[in-house]
Amino acid sequence: LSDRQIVQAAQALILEVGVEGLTMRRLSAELGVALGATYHYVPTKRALLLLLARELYREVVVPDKGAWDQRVRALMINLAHVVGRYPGMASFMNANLDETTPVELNRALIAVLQEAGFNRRGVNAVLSALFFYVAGMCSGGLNASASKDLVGVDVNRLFEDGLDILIAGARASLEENRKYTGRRRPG
Amino acid sequence: LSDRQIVQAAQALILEVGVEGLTMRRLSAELGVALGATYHYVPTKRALLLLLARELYREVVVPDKGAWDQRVRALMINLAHVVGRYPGMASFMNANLDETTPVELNRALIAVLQEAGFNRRGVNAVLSALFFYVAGMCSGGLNASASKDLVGVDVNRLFEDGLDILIAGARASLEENRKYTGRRRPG
DNA sequence: ACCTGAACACCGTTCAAGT
DNA sequence: ACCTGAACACCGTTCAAGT
Repeated sequence: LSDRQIVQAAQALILEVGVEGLTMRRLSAELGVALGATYHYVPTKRALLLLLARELYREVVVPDKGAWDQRVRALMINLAHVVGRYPGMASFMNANLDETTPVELNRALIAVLQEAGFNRRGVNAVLSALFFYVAGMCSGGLNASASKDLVGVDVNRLFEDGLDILIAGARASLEENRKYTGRRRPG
Repeated sequence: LSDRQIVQAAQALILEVGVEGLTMRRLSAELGVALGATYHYVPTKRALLLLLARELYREVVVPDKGAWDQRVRALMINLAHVVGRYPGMASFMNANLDETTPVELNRALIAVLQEAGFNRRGVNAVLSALFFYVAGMCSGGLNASASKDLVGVDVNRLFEDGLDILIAGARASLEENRKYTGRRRPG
């Protein structure tokens, strides 16, 4: 029994029954081991989920070519697909943002946005808008059968449309809004 | 013992200990009643939370004056404040979007966006972007002590900045993106 | 060190029994 | 009809006891 086995079994279990259905007992059963054994490797269920989250983020591809908006777009779509595969994971990550922030992805995006011309305030605003949008979409939207007002809508297209609007906003702010670019003037 | 009493007690409890800490037993204790009595009025904990969510949405003020972007902005900020008061509520609503969609607010926003010139695809895109952004922000961001990269940031300003960028994107799409406005051309 | 399995303190939900 | 409280089937977590 090893850390890697536990992570793998937990991932398989989440794919089957979601984070909601993942249970320390079920996980132990899946591993063919007593409950206490699992706790010998993982201090807590929460810690296990945090570990899985970090593992997931490492799967996300960070593009290094193309214009800043295309890079941002590609990264967020990839992120959504990676996280969206595991039902309930986005909800968990969203509710535990403090310990779940993808430091590496963040750094990469910050660099791209700074290079594009955003100041610190702009970077923070665009970043939070992007992450919260993707998090929200993954938690509730991408797997939902779609609400009544959205019947017959392709959820994937909807996701990309929203993302495009968000990025268009970033582009527009870069051109016309001093608050988010260059230096702020006093007063 | 009445429905209203239960809703009120549940709200008070959530303000104190969050949705996570809201328990059918604690709720019954707060009401000074046995566990079974609560279940006589509320079929399930989930149903109770759905009821609370609908109750919350009724508090949101729908502005009826001003430009479309200002109206959208005001409504979403108001929504965030109403929902953000109750810790864990946004997470629940986000994870249960199907039964939790604020039909009235949706209708109001759809009308505003249509009047502004968006077609159905555009309305859906803007709407989902707005709701998911606000949901994400309420679930994870507004109450969080802020992540490492965002230290010293005013969360309220961050929220409004992101919202402004999103709305700027909607404005830009309205002017320059055929996909979201007017009629689509074939091919 | 690694593993077992009983035990503890909780849950949500149900239900016979009382008034 | 309204309410009680025990009971059921689960949780996460702990821990003495075994090897």
